[in-house]
Amino acid sequence: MPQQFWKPGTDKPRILEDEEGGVVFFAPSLSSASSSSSRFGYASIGSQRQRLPVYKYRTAILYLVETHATTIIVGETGSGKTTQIPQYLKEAGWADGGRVIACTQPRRLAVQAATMIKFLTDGVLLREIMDDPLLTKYSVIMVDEAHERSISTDILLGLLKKIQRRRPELRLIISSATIEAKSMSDFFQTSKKHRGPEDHELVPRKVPAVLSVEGRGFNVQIHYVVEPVSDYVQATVSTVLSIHDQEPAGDILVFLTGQDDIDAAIQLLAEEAHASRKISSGLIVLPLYSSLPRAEQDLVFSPTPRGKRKVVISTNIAETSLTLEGVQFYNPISDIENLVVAPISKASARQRAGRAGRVRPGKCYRLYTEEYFVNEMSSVGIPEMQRSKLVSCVIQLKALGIDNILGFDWPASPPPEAMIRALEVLYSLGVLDDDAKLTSPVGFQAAEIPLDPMISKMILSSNQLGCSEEIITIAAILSIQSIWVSGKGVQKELDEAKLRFAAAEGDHVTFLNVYKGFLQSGKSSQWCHKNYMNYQAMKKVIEIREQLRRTALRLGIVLRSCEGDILAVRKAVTAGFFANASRLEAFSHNGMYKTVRGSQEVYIHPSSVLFRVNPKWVIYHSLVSTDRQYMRNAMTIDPSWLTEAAPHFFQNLRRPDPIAH
DNA sequence: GAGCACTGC
Repeated sequence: MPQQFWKPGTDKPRILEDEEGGVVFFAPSLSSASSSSSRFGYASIGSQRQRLPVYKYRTAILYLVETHATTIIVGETGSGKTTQIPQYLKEAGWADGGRVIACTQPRRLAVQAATMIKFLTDGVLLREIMDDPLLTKYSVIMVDEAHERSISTDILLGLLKKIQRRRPELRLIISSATIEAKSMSDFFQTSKKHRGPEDHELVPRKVPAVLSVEGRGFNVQIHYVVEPVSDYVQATVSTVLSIHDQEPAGDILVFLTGQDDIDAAIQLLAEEAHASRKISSGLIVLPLYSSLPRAEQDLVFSPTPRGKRKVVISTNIAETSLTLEGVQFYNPISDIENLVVAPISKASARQRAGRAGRVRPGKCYRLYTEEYFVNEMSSVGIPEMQRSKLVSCVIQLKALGIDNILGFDWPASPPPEAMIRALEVLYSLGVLDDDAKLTSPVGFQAAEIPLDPMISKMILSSNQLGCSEEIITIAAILSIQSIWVSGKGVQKELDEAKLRFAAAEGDHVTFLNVYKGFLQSGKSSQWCHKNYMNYQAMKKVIEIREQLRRTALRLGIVLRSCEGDILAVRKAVTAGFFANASRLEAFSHNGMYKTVRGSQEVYIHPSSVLFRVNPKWVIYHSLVSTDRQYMRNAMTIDPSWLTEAAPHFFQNLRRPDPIAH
């Protein structure tokens, strides 16, 4: 048994047992916090740590972790739980004897490592399960931000529940927002079989404990509009101006759907502020979205000069990915799903409101009615598992030896159709065999590559075709958002820059030209600037490429350049993406294509070098749905390559007839 | 003539 923090005979923290399902709540009291610090000799630890809200729950957390297999910590961000709880566990002995405490996050984080405490992403821990199925080196695993419900988090939760049955000494801490706590608790509570001896004093209780930890957040006053607004960009601008006119100092954070709305709002704000001279000065308006160049993004972090008010108009990037300390007012609208504007969830609205109360009390202006919030908005967002492609998820579970994927104990079951679709894709790629088992070697190799299986297949095929260096470059570029700077204002220049690199074969080959140019420039940021390329993105490409190179070497792929034999490159791309083929409709005047697989109406995306070129046959990397279905990143092919790459796949389709044109 | 955000040995 691990060395224990709480011992019988010492004071128990004040715990209130809940009658329903044994969920435990803790009533915080300052006296218990101060006594615990002196009792265990941590009084000398910097008072900064003690000032964090989570500090007064230290004893309770350690007690619950010791006595429960799973502890669910409920609390909004800002409590200090991410950095502090692993420290408390370490101090209490959970990292003794060579054991390690893990803390996972859905995204990469700033805090990277501490002795015997490992901060990592959910995805990386999943990969570790492949080598060490029971995660034996860990004594405690804390899954942070579990309420975000990314696919990786959900798989991880399902697997951890399984691992726990085999390792009763393993402790889990699930950190979640209030709204998800009940479902997390239910998930870990139901154990279909293997009910251990509950009463044995050395065995932790199976029923999860739920501990509510207050954040450092200040009160945020919520305002709703009385009547629904018809033009939310206009309403946004009016609200910002009236806040500026009537409220005391404090910055404003506005959430809008995307770059278009943000640019429109900024322009309108400038016009209206100018028109009313009284308030034309004093506003610093800044956009914020991911494709914005880094230097411009960083502007939002610069301190607001005295007498000024900063207005940050953002996408949902400001909801989870970064924190703006000075924000006091905020204004939420809508989120995007499948790039269609849709209402956000209540949970998301709360998260956004919380952004206004980080350093002092704030106000939140919701540009929808309270009635709409209460009755129309769903309480939580749909977990990614239930709305996304599952190919990567399926291949990972297969690699972990979990064959009955539909029967897996998920926190949220994925839709069976999506699962079946994923199985079909993997089968057609030759990653799964007739029995839905990973094939050897392709399936096992593809599972080792941390990318979409179609990309993995492309990389594996490049080995035989002798163009692995080129394909790895393409894979790296396809896995980032965009290598170009974001348009608007420089559209013409951007288009011209693209033409300098454009290849008749399409975007994939264009990427190779760009990468070559970047290398020849000595990876110069000035060169990027001159060519309307995003330097940060190119640096990221180099990084990912290096990682893929190492993976490829480990898989025994010979790194070789095809020295300009573009045919080999195109065939390798086809080997991975044959299922994404489409054909230009005969006599189409508007560039309409039909997909080979589903006869779906699609168009080449305007960002593609093949836009308006409209070659007869293309394969695309992905489809994006806005007003039309657009093919992003398209490449010309010879249709005979399709049947060559995947004869069985095209045999079963109704008259794909690729040869006939 | 389009453009929400993440991640992955």
